Amino acid sequence: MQKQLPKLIIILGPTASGKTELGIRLAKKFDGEIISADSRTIYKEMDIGTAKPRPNPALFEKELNMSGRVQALIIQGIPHYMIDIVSLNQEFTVAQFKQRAQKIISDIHKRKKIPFLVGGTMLYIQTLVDNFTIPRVPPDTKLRKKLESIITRKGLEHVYNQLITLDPGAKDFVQYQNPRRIIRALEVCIKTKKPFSQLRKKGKPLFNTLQIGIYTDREKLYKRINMRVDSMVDKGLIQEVKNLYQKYPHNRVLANTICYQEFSPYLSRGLHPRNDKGVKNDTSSVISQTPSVFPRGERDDKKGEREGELLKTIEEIKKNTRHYARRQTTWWKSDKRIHWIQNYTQAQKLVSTFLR
RNA sequence: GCCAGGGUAACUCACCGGUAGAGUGCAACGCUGAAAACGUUGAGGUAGUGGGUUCGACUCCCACCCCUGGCA
Repeated sequence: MQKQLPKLIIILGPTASGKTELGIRLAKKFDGEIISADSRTIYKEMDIGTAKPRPNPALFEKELNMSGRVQALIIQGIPHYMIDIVSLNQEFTVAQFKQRAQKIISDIHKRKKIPFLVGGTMLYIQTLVDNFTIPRVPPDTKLRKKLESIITRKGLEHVYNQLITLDPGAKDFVQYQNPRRIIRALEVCIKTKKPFSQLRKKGKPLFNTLQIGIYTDREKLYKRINMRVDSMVDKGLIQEVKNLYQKYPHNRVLANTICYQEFSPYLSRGLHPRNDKGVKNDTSSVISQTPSVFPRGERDDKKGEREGELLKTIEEIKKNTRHYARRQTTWWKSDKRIHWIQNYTQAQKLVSTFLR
């Protein structure tokens, strides 16, 4: 009975593989609208470093409101959802993503358009494809901190054993060395008084999905990644990063996002030339006093030194992006449902047969 | 040419008379309210070359080759 389910087309692929472009092209061709599945372009403030698609002001594109509630960006004439929806100081989770995306998709269906889910955040995509029934336990910061402190006092093993006592089934998917997974699993067990392993289920499929993966060989992809990072710097990445550290000191998302996290030591070192050990925690307050990335009037040797630092930081970004791309590939490798394509024509054929 | 230091895994280096380690890199893998997050695993070296001492040398000695710095 799969055929009676509403259709959802998914465009996925490693970072810098050309998802955005392909998505827009297909959406134009098939009268579609785009839902972004990207855990970082969700945030309003991060633009350059996330390679976020932007409306073109020259074309007078702008935001529009759908049914008074759901917001979309119009980019090249195509509505894009789930971009710029929260601010860096707000919390956002997979569960929220799933809920909102489902609503948007059904709204698109109502208007007889084709929804295209485009993105690279593996969990966000899979949660919709496999209809994960995520246990209804929102993150409890207090509890998490408490568990963290128990870990530092009594060791990981202690907490892990506690989890296995409450939920022996957790052994199958929680590694004993992984504090974050242990904490989450315990959180669910404690709050629901049920084993996490039994709540963590897949529901019946919500959609009839076509998953299209963009295949790029590793070497080419790495080249593209390197080039894209360089072009981000040209577009003003450093200024963007600096502004954000100023506005949101000690922000968790910034500290965990490629292109932003790597600058922390670089920026703090800038103000304390005598202190080689960039103190990560002090970055924010320090940066607020930094007039610019390359203050004028610095002696040439010092300036050269800082340029060296910058180059190192950029290399670090490229490296982390490559690793990320690799993890993405690993995640999707075993999923036989994904159709891997190498060009637009192949994708277009897949879509038209699917929609027939 | 002379003096000094050095040549060990792809890179940076550690060890040192009993046939080699680390970090980084590279590769593989896991994941259900932080996921660009958070974790796990693996493959790589006939120790510059040749000789000597020794039961035994990457480790000590000699020669040669190469690199770095200083002096000419």
